[in-house]
Amino acid sequence: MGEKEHITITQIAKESNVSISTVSRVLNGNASVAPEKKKRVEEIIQKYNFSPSAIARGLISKKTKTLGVILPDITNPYFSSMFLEIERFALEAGYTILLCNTLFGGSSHGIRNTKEEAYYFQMMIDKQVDGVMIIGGQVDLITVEESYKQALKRLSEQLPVVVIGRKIDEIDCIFIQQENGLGVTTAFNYLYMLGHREIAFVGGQTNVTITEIRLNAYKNALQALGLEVDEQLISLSDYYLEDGYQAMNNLMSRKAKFTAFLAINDNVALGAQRALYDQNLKVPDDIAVISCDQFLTGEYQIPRLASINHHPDILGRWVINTLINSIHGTGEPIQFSFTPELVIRESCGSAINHNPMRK
Amino acid sequence: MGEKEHITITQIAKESNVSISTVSRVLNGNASVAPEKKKRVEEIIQKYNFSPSAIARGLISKKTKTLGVILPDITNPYFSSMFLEIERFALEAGYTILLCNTLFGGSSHGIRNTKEEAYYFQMMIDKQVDGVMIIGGQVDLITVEESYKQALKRLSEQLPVVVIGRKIDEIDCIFIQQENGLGVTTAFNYLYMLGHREIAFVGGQTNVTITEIRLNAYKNALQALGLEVDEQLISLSDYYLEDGYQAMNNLMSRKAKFTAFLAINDNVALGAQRALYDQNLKVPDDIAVISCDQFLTGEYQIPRLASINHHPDILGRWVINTLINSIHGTGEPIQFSFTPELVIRESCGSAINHNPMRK
DNA sequence: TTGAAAGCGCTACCAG
DNA sequence: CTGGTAGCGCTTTCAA
Repeated sequence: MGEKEHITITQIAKESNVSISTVSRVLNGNASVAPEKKKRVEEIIQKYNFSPSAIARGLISKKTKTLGVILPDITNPYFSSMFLEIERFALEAGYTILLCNTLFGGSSHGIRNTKEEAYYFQMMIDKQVDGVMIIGGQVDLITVEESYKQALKRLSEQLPVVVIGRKIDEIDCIFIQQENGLGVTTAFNYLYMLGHREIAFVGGQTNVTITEIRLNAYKNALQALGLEVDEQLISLSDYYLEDGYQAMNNLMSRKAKFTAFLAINDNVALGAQRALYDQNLKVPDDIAVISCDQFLTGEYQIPRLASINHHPDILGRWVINTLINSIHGTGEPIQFSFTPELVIRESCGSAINHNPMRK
Repeated sequence: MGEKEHITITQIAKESNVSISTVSRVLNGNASVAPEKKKRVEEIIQKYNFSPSAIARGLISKKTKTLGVILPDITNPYFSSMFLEIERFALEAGYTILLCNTLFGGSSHGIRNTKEEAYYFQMMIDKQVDGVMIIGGQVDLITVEESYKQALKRLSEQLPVVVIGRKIDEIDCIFIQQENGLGVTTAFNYLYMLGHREIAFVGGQTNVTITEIRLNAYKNALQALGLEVDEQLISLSDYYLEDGYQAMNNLMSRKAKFTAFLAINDNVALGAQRALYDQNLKVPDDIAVISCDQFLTGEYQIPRLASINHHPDILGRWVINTLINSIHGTGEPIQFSFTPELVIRESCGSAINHNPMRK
């Protein structure tokens, strides 16, 4: 299996009767080389299908043309669609991506992270990537461990780092905050406009920035409309299907009264809807739902799932561009801001007439 | 951003008052070093948080402790769950993963591959990964372009390569065939047992191995039961949600008669179901469905989606283990075989009584 | 047990 | 325009 010896520049030089330097020149095409020599060398290169070792180059240039992405779980559609964009743009700029799943907080697979995130940080340093993108994980917690901060600090002292997550002071990374609660506000108001007054909030882990931001937006929206915050209508859990299922069951077991709910994301919405259905409650006729974070399948669910599109693909593009700019030392990081888009679909029902029992 | 100079072994040596060699020895812990020297060096290493350059090491050892994964599209749950397992096991064995999405055949995002797969192969060679896993892509086509074969051949001459896909002769990779049609046969027979006689087949691209294998299994199952193959009941397309939607619409527009269908995977099942629903046909009461390739959400769909679990995670584990063994020259590749598991859920309905109109 | 030195494959600088 | 040479950070002989 592949034990053929690796061709090197030296052998190309020998066979072409030129010096190593000359081969290097035609390889890089920056300095001028006599046409016929150039041609000869190129032929030999062709013949052996030679391609210079990125390792050796990296040793000199200190550039590996490789970027690291560290995220919790690529099976999560939010991350995978972001990743896809990241990789596309990286490729365009000539970079390859080293991907690490930390499985941080990964309740979905029953498997847990065996390594600290710091382990992955070190890995990136060792492999000498040109920059790192950190997408969620512990950085998204409200309270971050000191050891994590230290590790992140160390990483950012060695390499350009872009983080999607909460800003941590005194660490020299570029932080991109992906969420401002605006989407939730919009969704809430839409449900309100349809006539809903008892609106629950379902899913999301406590102590996670994104949960807290969305939850706050929900509470603020209530208060802005002069409604009370009813803790009975809030059922947190986590971000996956089973979490939505469970959270909704909890909500129901409290005998809480509600005619609609916001779900932290599509997974949770789906799971929660399933729990409702198992109790013979139908969406949207009995209960309406809008998901706060759209995945890819909403358009084809039954009922079609209303949601907020946070454009993870655009965010991905933003992240990779920011990182590459930062590597090239081009320009200042610009604050990312975009408008989450409310996508109205069947699951939020229409006003009143769907369900005459609603007041 | 991160412009701190990189500590090298030389500086550690200097500051510890020992030679580079000695530092190298304590780093690798293989040769013996005087205890007090060792301690001193270790302290300095600690102090600077020094970690040796994987690049420089790679240049000598010819090992990068990095593996490549080339797959079409990580947003596809089948690939992402496989990838997750691959990465977990790679990590355990000390490897990092370079991930490339070729977007081969990627109808889902409206974006197409801008690079040939051969481009990614070359990338892997340049980056000197220790081995490559190729998961689907052009290798899954019935007819593979000559240029692709050449590229794959070249790759496999340089590195250990494990391919999940159809065996191509005279190429020195390890090929793992993931599909034998057994799952489809089982699913078909189950539908038959429930009383269905007009069973359609929906989704999957023609010219793709997996489609053909499943389609053949379907046809064989029909014939084994003495039923005719009715081409009107076969509606191929692709593997995504919109493809299922479209394929089902095509099927219906033909006025084809059927009481159940097999979908090439969960995406297609979902899309097709949505198309049925849009015509006021309900699953499973009007039409039953089993998906031939389970994703992660089936348990929470409405109705819960019956499917065949092909255990992509186990396959992933298999692939990575095979590759690592091959790198270490340990043992022969073993033929992978496992039993796809029929997961019976609501969408296939129960026998007869659900729908009395069925004969 | 230790240090000096060669060299991995390549780039970059220098002199010619 | 070209070849020789130093050296990137590390491992690995080889002597001492």
